[in-house]
Amino acid sequence: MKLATWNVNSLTVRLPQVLEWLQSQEANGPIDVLALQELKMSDDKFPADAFTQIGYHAQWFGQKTYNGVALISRTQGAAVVKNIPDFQDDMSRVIAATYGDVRVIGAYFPNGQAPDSDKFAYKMRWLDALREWVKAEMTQHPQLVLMGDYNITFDDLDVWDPVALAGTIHCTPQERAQLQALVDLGLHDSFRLFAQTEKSFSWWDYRDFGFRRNRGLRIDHILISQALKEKASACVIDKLPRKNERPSDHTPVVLSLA
DNA sequence: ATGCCTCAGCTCCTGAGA
Repeated sequence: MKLATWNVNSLTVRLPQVLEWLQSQEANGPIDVLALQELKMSDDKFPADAFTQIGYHAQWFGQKTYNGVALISRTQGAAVVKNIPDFQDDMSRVIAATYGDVRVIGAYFPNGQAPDSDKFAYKMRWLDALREWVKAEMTQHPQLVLMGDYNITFDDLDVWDPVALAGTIHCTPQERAQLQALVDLGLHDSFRLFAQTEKSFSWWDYRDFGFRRNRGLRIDHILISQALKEKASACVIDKLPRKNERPSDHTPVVLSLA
């Protein structure tokens, strides 16, 4: 089984790249579930037929202009949940579904903008609510994956210039404590279960040749429960889509399970 | 230096992203 996450920064612009990428993966084991973030489209604009035509099902939770998430899958998902239950939110950030006996949560975590902003306070509240919900989900689903654009780096290994970016958004102690609190529920950062090259990132700024200079951050993560950790065989960042014409600023992360 | 890209939208500028 293969799981992947990709913040596409507008599915309208990136749809051809997503379809091409999914088809390019077929040869070495197809992606079973792909979580997408930042669709930036309303539900009625979602291109469900395009995914059907390449053999995929989809569940989506869109929003005009901002946010929007989807799960693209080879089998139909069950028990679909949109956003965090009991957390009032006017932004479409979370979609969950069950495939076989694996619970998959795809999420677009708030950016937070700056540590002293209202958006940062919202990010903290949202993370509190997410953690409580995921904790409850884990009691129901031993095999659980929480993947998406976390907008948080684990540590300095995930930052191209940890000195210059110390304490800035995605790198604050408060955000990292929230990420650790998710880990403390019994989740594992699947990427670090395996040997990785130094300066592995999942996002690069469009500006100033960020990708060419490898000035990036690792902020897209696939966290897995203990039961799935025992099945994990590889986790890689696929940098190829970042080299496309009109790329997303994020690139896919892929987890392989036995 | 608050911009260097990119995207969406009450679109020829602005807000947001990270």
